[in-house]
Amino acid sequence: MPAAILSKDEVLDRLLNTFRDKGYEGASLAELSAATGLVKSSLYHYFPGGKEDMAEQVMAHLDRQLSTNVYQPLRSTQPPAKKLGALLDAIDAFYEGGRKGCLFERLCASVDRARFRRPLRRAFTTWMEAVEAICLEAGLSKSVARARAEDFVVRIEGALILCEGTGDYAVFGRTIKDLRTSVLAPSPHTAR
Amino acid sequence: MPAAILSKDEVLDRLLNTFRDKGYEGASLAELSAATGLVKSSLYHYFPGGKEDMAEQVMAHLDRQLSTNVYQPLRSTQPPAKKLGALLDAIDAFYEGGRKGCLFERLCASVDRARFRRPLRRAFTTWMEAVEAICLEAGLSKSVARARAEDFVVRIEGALILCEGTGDYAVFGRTIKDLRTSVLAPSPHTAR
DNA sequence: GTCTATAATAGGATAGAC
DNA sequence: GTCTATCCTATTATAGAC
Repeated sequence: MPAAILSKDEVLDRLLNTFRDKGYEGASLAELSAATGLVKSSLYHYFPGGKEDMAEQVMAHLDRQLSTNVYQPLRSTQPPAKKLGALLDAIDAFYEGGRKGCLFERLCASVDRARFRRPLRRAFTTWMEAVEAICLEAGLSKSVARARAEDFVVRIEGALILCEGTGDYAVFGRTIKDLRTSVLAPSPHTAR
Repeated sequence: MPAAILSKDEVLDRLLNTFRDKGYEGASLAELSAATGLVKSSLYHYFPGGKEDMAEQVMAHLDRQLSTNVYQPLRSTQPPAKKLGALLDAIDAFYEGGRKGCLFERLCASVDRARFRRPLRRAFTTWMEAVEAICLEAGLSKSVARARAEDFVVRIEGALILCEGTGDYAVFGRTIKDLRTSVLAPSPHTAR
């Protein structure tokens, strides 16, 4: 098989997809190799530390992608409601309506979760800070904004679990839909 | 090593703990063996189908435990608010305030999730039906009760993920606390 | 930077004695 | 029902040619 020559970013994209699909321990080097079109020893060229190294670099890669494509655009001067909508759209697209898994969740659930704690913490914090900032812009108090941001991430992650377990992907859609209106609602607010 | 002789239920408890801690692919037969004090071939006596069989029987075991200790007591004549409180207490205890993982989540995240779909669906459905029943008793409409029940499970699962990923177990406590008041609130309701 | 080849180990699973 | 011993394959990882 004449190996396609991929850029590092493309390799990282393929690895990201494989980890999201199979999980950390579930993704074998054979599968990661097949996904990238690189034989195992070629993978070790990019990732001398093996699978752990791959996971770490993939997290950093995703962090860069999210920063550029999702978080930076939220620094615009649009009204908070528009930003929230854009964020939820991006999330819905990234998880394909609940059909694709979350890298962070896979690593949280892995045996080696302690090794990934620092970047995981960073990833979740960045995510929550983005939501919190929108809430603050919308005039919510600091404490409410924090609580809403945490709940936001909690619900996205939880919805993804339920989708995978039950095969009922509508759960994700309902969660997204609810977040669209509940996140920026005045506090105390009306819901459901 | 003079093997301790455990009852089947005790064996299932140990396996449950190991799967919750390590995940499905993360739990090797060697670890499952160590956790039960049974050598591999003894495990195959109880579980001819190997690891998959173990996971299935452990799910059935947990289903029985939950049915007896959690769901049946909810069929009492206590007021719904009391039942909700009892359910949340049981959940908080079972997950040790976010420090212990969820078997269902581990299996949802496993490569073989499709194999476990039926029992997973059943487990989540049973859980949601219990919450829904409480909501209905409290006078909420069918549609609101359903939505609240789904959101309940979504948030518990999501909170567990965040706890594991960040090491910040307070997330679980905050989620439980919020659910105590929000689940049975009249619709449209006041929150945060 | 990609490959072939190979090593070393861990993983799941089975046979058969007691 | 539990054990010892063994098997086979998959998995991770490395050496070294091109």
